[in-house]
Amino acid sequence: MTEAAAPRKGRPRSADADAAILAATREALAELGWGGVTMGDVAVRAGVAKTTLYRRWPSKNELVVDAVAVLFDELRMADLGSLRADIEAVVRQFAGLLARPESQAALLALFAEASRDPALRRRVREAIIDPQKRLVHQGRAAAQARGELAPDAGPEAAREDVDIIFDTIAGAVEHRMLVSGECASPEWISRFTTLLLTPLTSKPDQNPAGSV
Amino acid sequence: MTEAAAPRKGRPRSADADAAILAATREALAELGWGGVTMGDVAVRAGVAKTTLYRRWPSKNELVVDAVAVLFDELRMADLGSLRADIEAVVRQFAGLLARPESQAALLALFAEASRDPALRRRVREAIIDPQKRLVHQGRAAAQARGELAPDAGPEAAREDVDIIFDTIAGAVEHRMLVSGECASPEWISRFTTLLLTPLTSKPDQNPAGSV
DNA sequence: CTTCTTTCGCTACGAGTCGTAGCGTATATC
DNA sequence: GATATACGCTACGACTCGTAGCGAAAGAAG
Repeated sequence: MTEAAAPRKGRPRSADADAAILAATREALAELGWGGVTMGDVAVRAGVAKTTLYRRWPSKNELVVDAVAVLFDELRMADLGSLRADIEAVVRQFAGLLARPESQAALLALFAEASRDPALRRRVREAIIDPQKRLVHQGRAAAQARGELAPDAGPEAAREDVDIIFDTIAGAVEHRMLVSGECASPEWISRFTTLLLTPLTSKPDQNPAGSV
Repeated sequence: MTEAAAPRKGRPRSADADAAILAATREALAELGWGGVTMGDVAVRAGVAKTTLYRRWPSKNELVVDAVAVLFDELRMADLGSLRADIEAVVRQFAGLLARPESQAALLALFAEASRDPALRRRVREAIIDPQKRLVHQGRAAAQARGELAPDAGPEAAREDVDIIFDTIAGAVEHRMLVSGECASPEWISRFTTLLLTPLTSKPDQNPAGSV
């Protein structure tokens, strides 16, 4: 991510080693979980020396963040022409990501560590949370442009809406797949989208927001 | 939980030690997080020998499950007379639970470990997930009795509804507080409840459920 | 091609933790 | 009192983390 690679003087670091280490980390993560991953094991899997790992990442935490963050780069926001289709697409992509075994143990363990380590938390925020929120923002902007949203949404309300939607979508999918331990079937995605969708497009019976 | 304490022959185990160990575990969890908790440290905090811990719990995982599961016993489902009030109460209770520092690191770490260890997963399910789902079921039954739900909900749809609602409520609150790292303010709870509520009480514009 | 700089693999190390074993002592029931 | 179990204490082997030092390899600069 920080690619300001100023080509220095001596022998450059092997890009192959970087890729091998990250792949080995994900592989070990899928097999053993966060607590089971050891730097020595990752080094053996990647075919490099353990010292090579510590030359690039200061600690196991940082290594795993990088190894996991790559997975989120696949997620895209496509304008499919309707809010419902867009939301279902996002949910489906996210569910597909979480269905991969290397994500299962990695994500929760990463969040768990981040809940304690402020530096790690900031890295997770920058590498994962913020990009995801930008995706939701894109989708919301597209829906707004199509006139599918209530027109009274100011720029401030938009930010809060995105936060709520993001937490709800991500949280529900994560909870179903990682905590309840059940898959997100197409029917579940459809039902969940229906649950989400209506209050965005129609006026709820009572709206007491603002009573803080 | 398994209180079938058949009074055996020799010296009985100290109930005080049990309580002290569990309390010390939660305390250490709040300060150090899952990865920072060590059995030796817990033993010192509780004022017992490390061997005493291993006489009761086979491993750190099991100990932490028991220490954390107690927190969920506080959650109650009160019939407040309206679906909206009931949901807000549940969300508020859950948010209050997750706001406590000993829950923050514990829950995600526990789920993370459970995502890999089947036995631990079963324990989490029995001690935490299932009781929570029963709470949601109670709330749904109360709302149904008050005629606040669409009457076409059969017993099978009810189960799936409860699953979706549970995953959505728990997931959204967890994600906001533990991943996004922001508090669940009263206004956020109100907005989130509004988001949840409408599709439960009114018919969505399109309902393509069943197209599996 | 030569020199220089950096990386690489290897081995070894101190510190810390896990979970277990053995012992003498304390505290209950029979 | 006899017996059986829990308890505190110490020590232990195995494992992991993260670091240090070494010679060798691989590019970059001249």
